[in-house]
Amino acid sequence: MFSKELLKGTLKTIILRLLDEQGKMYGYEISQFVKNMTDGKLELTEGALYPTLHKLESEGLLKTEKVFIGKRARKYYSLTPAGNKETISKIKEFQEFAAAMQMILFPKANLDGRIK
Amino acid sequence: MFSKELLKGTLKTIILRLLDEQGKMYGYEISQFVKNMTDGKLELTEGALYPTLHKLESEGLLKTEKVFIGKRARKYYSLTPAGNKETISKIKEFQEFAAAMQMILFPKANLDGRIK
DNA sequence: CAATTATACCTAAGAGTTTTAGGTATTCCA
DNA sequence: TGGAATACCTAAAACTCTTAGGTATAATTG
Repeated sequence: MFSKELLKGTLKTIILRLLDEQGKMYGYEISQFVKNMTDGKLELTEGALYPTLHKLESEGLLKTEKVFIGKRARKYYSLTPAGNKETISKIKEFQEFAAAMQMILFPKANLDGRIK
Repeated sequence: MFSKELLKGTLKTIILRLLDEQGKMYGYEISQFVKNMTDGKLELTEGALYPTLHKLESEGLLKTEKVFIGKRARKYYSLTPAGNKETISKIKEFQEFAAAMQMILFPKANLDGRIK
């Protein structure tokens, strides 16, 4: 797995986008989903994930719903209308960032029309 | 300009790649270069840039050469052989990261073959 | 069936990177 | 001549994430 430094700043974007796609998810599910989807290349640590979920909720971007599976609680998160808006803006932001990085890292590719 | 959160972790990669491309550059030049190349979307703050240059030098990835323009000093940085290696690895790392992010943010694009 | 693994939540201290907010000095230009 | 641009630098604070715990239930496996 590559250095996690790069992950910084993308956690919120990832969470918002996944909830946008999947409708609702719980914390543990999100962490497993990302791990599986990227073949273990990208792992969200719980120490970062849970506090971020709480923060997004307190900011009004997420709402929660508690579900019990037997005696074990799951906390499902889903987007609020404000969360929907924020998702769009975060994704756009990431796209612009990625484009800027490509411009810096591969300047020639942007001149002669080569893809990648 | 977009939030700088995303920039975290990419500073070293940017510096190494620019020196790889341009041969040698000085700190102020790097900051202006990035700003111009990205139409101001991406700005490296000096408070982050200079300490990072010093760190890369102390790690043996960069070497310096002082040049005086009149009485004003410029400190040119360039890659050492170790810096060359590190550049390759950092770029690869970023590419993998960007690919993983695309997979998460745009899963359908990766299934039906659409580009972007 | 006891022990390990997986599920599922959480927090606090510390590490690491960047921003903010300064500082110094030279050169150019209006 | 005074402000903007050039060119370097640092220290404190802010912010995000990792590390390293903690609790508890359910499933698996030897």
